[in-house]
Amino acid sequence: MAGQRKAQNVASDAPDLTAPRVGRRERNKQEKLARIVGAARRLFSERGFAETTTQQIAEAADIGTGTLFLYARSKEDLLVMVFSDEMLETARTAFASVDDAAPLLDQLVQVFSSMLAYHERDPDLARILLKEVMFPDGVGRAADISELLEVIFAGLADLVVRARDAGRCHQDAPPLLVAENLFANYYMDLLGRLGGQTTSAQFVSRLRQHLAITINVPA
Amino acid sequence: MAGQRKAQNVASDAPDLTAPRVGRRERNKQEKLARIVGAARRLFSERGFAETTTQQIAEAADIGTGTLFLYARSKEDLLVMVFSDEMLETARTAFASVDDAAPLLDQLVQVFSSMLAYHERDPDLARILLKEVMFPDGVGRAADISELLEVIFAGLADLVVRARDAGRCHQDAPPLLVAENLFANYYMDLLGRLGGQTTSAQFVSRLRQHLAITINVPA
DNA sequence: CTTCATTTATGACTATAGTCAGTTTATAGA
DNA sequence: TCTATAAACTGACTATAGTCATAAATGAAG
Repeated sequence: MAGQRKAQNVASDAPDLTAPRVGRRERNKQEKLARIVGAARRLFSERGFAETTTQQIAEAADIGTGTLFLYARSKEDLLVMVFSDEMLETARTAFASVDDAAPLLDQLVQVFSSMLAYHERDPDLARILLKEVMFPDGVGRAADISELLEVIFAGLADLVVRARDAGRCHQDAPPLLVAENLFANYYMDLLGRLGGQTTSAQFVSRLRQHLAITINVPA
Repeated sequence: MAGQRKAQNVASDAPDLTAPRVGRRERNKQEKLARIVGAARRLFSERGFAETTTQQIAEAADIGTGTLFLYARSKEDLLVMVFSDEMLETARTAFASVDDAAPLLDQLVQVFSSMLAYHERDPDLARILLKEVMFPDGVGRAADISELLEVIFAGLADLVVRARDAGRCHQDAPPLLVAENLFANYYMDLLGRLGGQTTSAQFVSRLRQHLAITINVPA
């Protein structure tokens, strides 16, 4: 009967800083998810969305083809999973770096231009992303997306309120509705830009005019 | 000089009412196209877009599966081919039946409500249609779509100009830019409605408020 | 350590959009 | 009419997203 069981000390498992609650199972899942997202990001960026197959992603992530769909409902889901964090961060940064003293119209153009800059790094991918953001098929994606939209709407509404408080804005409609109106215009102008119908300069020019109409100031 | 060239008379082939220029080939093509569009309309309406296969459409139109793609680049193209005429007609009718004496805001809400009514007959189909209208993949679809958008923009701009001339509008920005702004708001509100995030009444209420901001009047 | 239930992984498989090499059909010219 | 050329048609085929029955891994309880 093997006498020495010292190595099996029961008490030694408690004080784990990094993952006190999670077992191997959870750790494996997280790691696999990370590998999947990493592989998808790399392949989508390198080859494009249509040119990347789910098989390739699965292989790059070193998992079976069926496993991929335990982590993402669809190929499009994967795209949103990969880039929604970046978009959210881009939006937050854009709002954080606004010049407080500038006219509202300039602030808005600045914010939206920052967002455009992000999308222009890969217009094709951005187009598909925009499509998925506004046309979420499953309910699962709604979470990521609504967080993004809420951040944008809240940021815009905040800019409007602050401009109004400082007497720099004469648009007295409810701020959230104004924010939605502004975003609708940004979205359409962005679509025109990513569709290749306008240049970057034309985008800014048109956007500025559209936003000016909404906040009721001269362009 | 007018000798008898009777039999070989050049003019004798001209008076064909239905198809003076077209041979059997062209007629066959037109007929086939009509069968395809008819079959697609029926199947898409009856079973939905995703539930209809291109094979079923080909079979219903009594053509080979490959032939279908000589007439439409893709399944999505087919959807646009089927419904773009109806959408155009809906838009034209909506503008034609506007009450000339009503306030601009009411006119706009009336026009957009008519368009919503069309889409509400089949929200699922409408969603996919909207997606294809704003995200045309091939260049071929651009023709149908840009005609639709031009009609809408022109109609909106016209309403704005007439209201302005009658002293009923104090939005003095370029009419086309105002039209684009108005449409952007309609589009986003429509998306919310078709996505099931608002009721029909909420759609109208929100739309009215968004449009009011753009044309700078009280809601 | 040994069940045993539950969660997770897998790849062969299915369904279907879209392609293409080969065939048929229409038209123009002799 | 017959023939040659071009246009249109076809369905077997390919590529790939997503499913599902089966298998492996995990952890809890004895």
